[in-house]
Amino acid sequence: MKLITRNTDYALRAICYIAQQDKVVAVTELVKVLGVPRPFLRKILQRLSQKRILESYKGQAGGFRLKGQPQKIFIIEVMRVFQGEIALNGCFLNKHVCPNKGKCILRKKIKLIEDDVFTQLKRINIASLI
Amino acid sequence: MKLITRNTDYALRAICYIAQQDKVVAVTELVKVLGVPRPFLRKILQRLSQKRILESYKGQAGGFRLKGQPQKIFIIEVMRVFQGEIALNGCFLNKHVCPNKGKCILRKKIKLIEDDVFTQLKRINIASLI
DNA sequence: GACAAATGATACTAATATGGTATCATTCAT
DNA sequence: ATGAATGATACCATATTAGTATCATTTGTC
Repeated sequence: MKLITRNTDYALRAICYIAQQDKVVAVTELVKVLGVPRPFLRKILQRLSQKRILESYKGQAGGFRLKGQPQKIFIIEVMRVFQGEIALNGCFLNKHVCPNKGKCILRKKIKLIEDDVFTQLKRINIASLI
Repeated sequence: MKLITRNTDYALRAICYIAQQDKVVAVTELVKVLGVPRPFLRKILQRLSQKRILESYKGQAGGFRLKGQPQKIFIIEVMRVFQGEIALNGCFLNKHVCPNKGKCILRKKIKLIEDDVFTQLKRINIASLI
């Protein structure tokens, strides 16, 4: 059980690095710094620019730059890009009627934990990681 | 991202049901009640008895019974049986030196969240689910 | 304008974890 | 003895994640 996948992890590292540079950063540079496989990193960066977290510049001297301020980018946004809606919950017994109350109580308790996790994740922005 | 997998979920349901019965419960009965595929449930129950959460009785009129008291079985134990050590954390950049402090701060923050989740999970026992 | 260096788009493959099945051996109440 | 139960174990299926490959498009530089 991972809270953060590799995708997200790499994305966060890249964003942190880019945030610290005051220029457009090319993949080549990021690959050197992060040691992440180039094609994989490219894919990740592309998605980040599709999702408006990064800005991309094509052509020679192109690359990526942060779109907003580091204070305004929260890691939960990045997690959502690569991991979809974050849900620790989810009932497995869809087809059947719940056989005992145990499960529902369980769901309720898990939900409380989930809410806590959310609250904390929502507080962490890129600026706080640098 | 699931906090609880299907395995664990089924296991918890089964344990809750068994806890409420004052007898040895056979798989056949559990299958009827829970609607979980029989061979899969069997495997789950076997592991639970290997891990001393359930007691098993072979032969005719055999089945499973709770080994301890419902108050003393915590869901985190069951999670560990099927999901291994629970860790939301884990650095992905093992081979390389951490390129920036961002990642380490991230790990630290995730660790805090993880600790919270643990604390809450450790409080939930089977008795509280029934 | 040609060219090289960059990203965009997209399809494919590999690895891993989870979910689930199948089968035969062993035990034990009747 | 027999049949109904679990024990052990090997296998298969599916989904998710991780990663690769390839070609198209843009753009700065000569």
